Amino acid sequence: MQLRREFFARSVHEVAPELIGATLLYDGVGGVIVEVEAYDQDDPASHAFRGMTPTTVSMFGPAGHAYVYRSYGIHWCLNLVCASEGRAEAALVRALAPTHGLDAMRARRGLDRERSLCSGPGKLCQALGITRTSDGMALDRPPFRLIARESEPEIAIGTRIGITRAIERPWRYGYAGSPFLSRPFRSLPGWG
DNA sequence: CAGTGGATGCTCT
DNA sequence: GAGCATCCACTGT
Repeated sequence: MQLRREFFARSVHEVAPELIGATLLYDGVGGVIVEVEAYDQDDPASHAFRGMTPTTVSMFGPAGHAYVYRSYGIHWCLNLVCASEGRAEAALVRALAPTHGLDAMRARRGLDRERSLCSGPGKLCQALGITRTSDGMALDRPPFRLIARESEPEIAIGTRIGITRAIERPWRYGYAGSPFLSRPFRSLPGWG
């Protein structure tokens, strides 16, 4: 079942945990989403916090599209834009369990262990071939494909990684027990 | 394993 | 000029 635009036209705080277990493909390459983080407009850690700039336009909508940004001058990171136009909310995809196109991923990443192919936001964009040209693309049309999960996994919750502001907000969601996370969640699901 | 530092490009002050 | 929603290689236990 394809995830349609309506799925994303809600609060990122509802959408983000529901993305865990969905399958993300780009040109047929990808896997199961096992880790995401939520960012909203009133969030000092969000790119949208200071208002729209030329590089953050796609984060301001419409929902159901990609927001891709360059990180630390080197990496690309993929967000799935949520909420409705005018509001800027997005889920950062931080890790996948690789299922489709393993050879293509290994070729792009170099000879890498399966566990390391997509275990980080920069890694998965490299593995899937996502760059600035993917920014603003609709998520329900090629080359993107998003398939809804068929059952609800156990969700781990924790604090977000790599930020310096609003570090206490528990807006990181993971597939509990997955070996493909960018970093483990702390002990029991519920806090991190 | 844990901790550190460099690469690198763009935005904002 | 500072600061990043990162990753990797390298060090030291």
